[in-house]
Amino acid sequence: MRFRLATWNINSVRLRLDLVSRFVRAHRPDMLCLQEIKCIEGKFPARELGALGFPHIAVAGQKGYHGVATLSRLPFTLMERRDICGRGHARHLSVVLEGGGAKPLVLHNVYVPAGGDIPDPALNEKFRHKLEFLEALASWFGAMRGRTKIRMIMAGDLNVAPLPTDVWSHRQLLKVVSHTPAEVERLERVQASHGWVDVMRRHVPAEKKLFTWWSYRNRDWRASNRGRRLDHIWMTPALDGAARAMTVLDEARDWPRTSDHVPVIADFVIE
DNA sequence: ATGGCTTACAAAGTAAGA
Repeated sequence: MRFRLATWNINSVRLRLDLVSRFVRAHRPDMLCLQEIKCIEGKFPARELGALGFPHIAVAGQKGYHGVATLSRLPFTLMERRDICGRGHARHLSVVLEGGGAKPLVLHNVYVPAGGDIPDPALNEKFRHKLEFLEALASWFGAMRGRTKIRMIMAGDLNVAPLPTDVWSHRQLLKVVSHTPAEVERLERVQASHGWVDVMRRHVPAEKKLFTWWSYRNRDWRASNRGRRLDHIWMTPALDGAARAMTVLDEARDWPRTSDHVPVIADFVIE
């Protein structure tokens, strides 16, 4: 089985239907994970997105905020919409692909809470939620750890830039939510909980800067390049070696009225 | 220097993103 997977925090799917269309026509992903769709399921533009070549669509929506959707050319069955941390947010959705005799493949689409401004769980409930969310992910995947043959991919906006080269200035961002030691440590625990492999860093060495998000407030995002790598694609060890290529589509940051995140694309060949 | 921007919404100013 070979397929192209993409993940994109779209920051309102209804406002950017034309950009999703542009992306899909140019890059032809077989599966597309969207985050921050910012609408309830009933307002999700399933007909328009289906017409782009995605007969299989799963949506976990919420009014005004958050929300994730997985679109696919390949058939899948919805596995779970998990309310991680029990706050009623739409931040996770998983599907199972049963492609052509191959062993099942689980695809998780995740949107980790941003965490607010103040990086102190005692003063900031949103930061507390973010840390709890990451801890809950680690416990959940840790509980599946014995199932070493399970084939899973996780894609989404994890809202943490773990490596020093995942931010424009490691020193200046140590106290900025997304790159604080508390978050990085929690994210590392999620990764270790199931031996998750960082697909993007399999293709770009850790010494090299790699970003997927640039603030709307930078007048010239490319010139200042104050980016962060907040979006990720991970795979379980059973899939290591299956990701043959990876692209961060930074040119999408220049598209008209685009998201502040850009798509991340990975090509898989699974025996 | 985090905020100069951008989004949704019981539509003018809030809350949220990160």
